[in-house]
Amino acid sequence: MTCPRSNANKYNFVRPKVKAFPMLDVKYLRDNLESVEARLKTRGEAVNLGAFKALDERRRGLLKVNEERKALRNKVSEEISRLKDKSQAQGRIAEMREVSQSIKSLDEELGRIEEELQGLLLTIPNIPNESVPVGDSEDDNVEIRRWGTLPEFSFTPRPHWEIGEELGILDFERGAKLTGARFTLYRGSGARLERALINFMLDLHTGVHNYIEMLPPFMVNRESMTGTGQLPKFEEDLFHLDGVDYFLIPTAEVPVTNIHRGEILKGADLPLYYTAYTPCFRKEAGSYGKDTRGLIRQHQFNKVELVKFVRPADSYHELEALLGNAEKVLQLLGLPYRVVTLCTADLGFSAAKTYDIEVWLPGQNTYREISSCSNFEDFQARRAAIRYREDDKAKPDYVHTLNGSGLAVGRTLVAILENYQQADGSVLIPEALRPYMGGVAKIG
RNA sequence: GGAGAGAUGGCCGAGUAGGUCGAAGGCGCUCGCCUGCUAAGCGAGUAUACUGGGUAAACCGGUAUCGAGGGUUCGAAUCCCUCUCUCUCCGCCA
Repeated sequence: MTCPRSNANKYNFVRPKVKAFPMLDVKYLRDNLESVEARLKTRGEAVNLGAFKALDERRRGLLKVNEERKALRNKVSEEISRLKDKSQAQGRIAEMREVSQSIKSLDEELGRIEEELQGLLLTIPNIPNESVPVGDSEDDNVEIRRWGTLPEFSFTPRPHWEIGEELGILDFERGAKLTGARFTLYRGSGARLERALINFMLDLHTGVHNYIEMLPPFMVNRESMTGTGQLPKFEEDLFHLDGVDYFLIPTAEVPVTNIHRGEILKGADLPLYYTAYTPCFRKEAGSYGKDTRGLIRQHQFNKVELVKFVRPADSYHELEALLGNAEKVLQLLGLPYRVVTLCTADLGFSAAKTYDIEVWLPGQNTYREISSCSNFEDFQARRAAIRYREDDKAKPDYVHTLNGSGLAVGRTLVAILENYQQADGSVLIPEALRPYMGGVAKIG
C-alpha cells in the first residue's frame, strides 16, 4: 500500500464542536441503568454498567469542585485586571497561583476519568428496538416474507464457481495467485456483468428511488470508523494501512454516513438519501473454513450501498422503504428471496433493528444473505455528532441514520449464475440487465 | 519532495505591545413595528456542549470552546512549541 502522505503518523482532524462519541445518551443511561442493562443482555452480551455508574459519579463530583475553582480564578483575575496598580495584587496573584495549580491537577484527573469513561461507553452496543424479536441465536431470526418462484431445473443445478470457471468468467486460481485466498479475478463477460450490475443498481436508486449518488474515498481515518461503530471493538476485522492511520472501508456505510459527521443539518434538507458504489474490504477474521469456495466470502467485494439521514419520528417507516428499495433490485432481476428480521442475539453492534434479505441460490440449495438493512436510530448520530435543526428556532437534535445494501454485487452475480443457468452450461441475462450488457442475452 | 500564506460564530470579516472578547461590524435568520401589496425602513433577538438548580418544560447559574494538542501567565483568540488541514508557486505524476 502506498501512503497518501508520508512522514505523518498522527492526525488531528477538525473536530466537531460537540464532543463526539457520546454513544448512548449518558443522561438516559444514568436514569435508566437497570432497564438498559436488561435490554442489552438480550443481545447475549455481558454488559457491566456498574463501572459506568461509578465513573460517572466520580466525574461529576470532581467537575463540580474544579468548576468552582475556575469560577473563582476567573473572578479574581478580572479584579486584578481592573487594578491600576498591580503591586496591590501581589497577594491575590500568589493565591491564584495555587488555585491554578490545583485546577491543573484536577484537570488531569478528570481527563483520565473521561478517557476511561469514553473507552467504556464506546464498547456498549446499541439498544435493540422494542419490535426486535428476542432470541438466543440466528435460529431465532423471524422470516417475514418470501418473494418469487424458485426456479425448477431439468438437471442438477450447479454452484456458481463451477459455472463461472467453465464459462471462463471467474478465475479463482489466478485471483489467489495475484493476492491470496478469497480474491477472485473476473474475466470477460464476468467482469462486464459485475459492472452492469453496479450501473443497474445505481441507476435504479438514483433515477427511481431518489437517492443522490456519492463516490467516497475507499479508505478512511479512525474517527470515521469510530463514528459508525466499527471501532474500537472490531479493529481485527479491518485492513489497516502501513505508515498512515487509515483503514480500507469494510462498507460504504462508513464514508457515506460520516459525510455529515460533526454537522448540524437543516430540517428542510431532511430526509437525505445517498447511494454509493464502493469496493469493500474485510479480513473475515474468525471465518476460516467457511464459504471457502466461490465468490460468497471475499476479502474484497463490490457493493452498492443505501444510506439515509432522517428525522427520528420517521426512521422506522424509512427503514421499511429502504428495505423495499433493496428488494426492488431482486424483483427486477427476477431473483427469488426472503426477508428475515434479525433477533436480538444476531443484531450488529450499532443496529437497533435489522432486516436481512436472503437470495435463493439453487446451486447450493439455500438462501444466502445479499442485503442487510438497518436502523441505527441515534446511535451513530451520537458517535459522529450528526444533528439537525428543524427550523431556525429549534434546538439541534440527533438524526437517525439507516443503511442497507442495495445490493452486494458479487452475491447478486452469484445468484444470477445459479438461478439463470441452463442445461448447456450457459447463463441467461435477466431482461432488465441486458441494456447494461450491450444487449447480450446469454453468456456462453 | 521544495518554498510561502492561512485556519475566528450559519456565512463574510475585525480583533496580534495578553486583561472587562463568546468575541466589533456586515450578511443571513427569528419575533415585533411601520408602509395599501412588494421592496426598503425601525426595534429586539440569534452558537454549542457539559454541569448545578428547577417539574428530565420554560427559565436561572457555572465551566469550556476563536483548527487540534501542549506550554508560559493571576489571566491567552492574542506569546511559545508540536501536529493537522486549506490555499499559492516550483518539481513529480494518473
